[in-house]
Amino acid sequence: MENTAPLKPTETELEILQILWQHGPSTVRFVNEEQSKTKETGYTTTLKLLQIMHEKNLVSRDEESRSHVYRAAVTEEETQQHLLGRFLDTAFRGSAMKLVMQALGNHRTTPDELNQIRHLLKKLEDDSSNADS
Amino acid sequence: MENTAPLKPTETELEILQILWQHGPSTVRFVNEEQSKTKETGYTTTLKLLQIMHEKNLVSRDEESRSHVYRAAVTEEETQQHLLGRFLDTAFRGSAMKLVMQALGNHRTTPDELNQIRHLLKKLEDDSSNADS
DNA sequence: TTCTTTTTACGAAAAGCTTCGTATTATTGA
DNA sequence: TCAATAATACGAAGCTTTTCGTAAAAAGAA
Repeated sequence: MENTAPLKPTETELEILQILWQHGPSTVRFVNEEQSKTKETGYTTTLKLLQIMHEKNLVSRDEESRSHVYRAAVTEEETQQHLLGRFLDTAFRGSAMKLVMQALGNHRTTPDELNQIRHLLKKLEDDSSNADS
Repeated sequence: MENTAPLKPTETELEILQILWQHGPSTVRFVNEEQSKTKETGYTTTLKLLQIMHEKNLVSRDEESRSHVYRAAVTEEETQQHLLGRFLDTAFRGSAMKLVMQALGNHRTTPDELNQIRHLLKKLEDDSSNADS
């Protein structure tokens, strides 16, 4: 076996994963068009990236039809979780608190979202009160 | 003028900034020793990095004494804020909510910290109720 | 079939980041 | 003064990531 994905996508790889997560399995053509919406990108550039990501097991592909169809091989959540961990360490020296405070303080959050967070807080509190059960 | 810092430190530059933020103005020697605690690093490697960072205006330096003393030219908060913004976009497609939820959900947070966040939430709520004043 | 278009494969250039070797300059102390 | 030590400056090698050119294969249209 040499199967497990590295789960440490580069910036550009992440952009592509976002497209796949958002739109589901896609052809190179489609991914390239999406990419080009934000930044002029050559077709073979996108192709190459997807091929590399395939080698790394970040995506899988269906070669049935002529135009291969690529799909994310890692989930958005697990990737975010992993990136978040790294980011927390490098940028916030591990303090989830500081990160949360800054994120809440400096980015528009709707009242509804604040409520969701409030619920989560309550849940966390409940969990911790009957900790080692 | 061509003065303003780029504020987009690389991974290694960020490590060095962390050391400067944590310990204040430091010599190359000191920074190198700190760095070496986590990862064997050549002296000239650290030196070169600091010189590059100086050119980029990420750090300033005092050349009075023989051993130059470097100090961070950007604050920890503004840098974190900037990095957070980027990270939010690339990893969480802009949803501060999702990021906060994941950060709270997956990293041990003490009851006291939860309280602090609760206070912040209350403050945010108050602010939004008398919005455009 | 034959020409055109679309796609994949692949190698290598381009760009950015990190590391290191070497030269030079300054400092110290015997 | 002179050797040994410690610092800076600088270029370039080594890596990783990204971009692109070109060739070959496949599909479709005339």
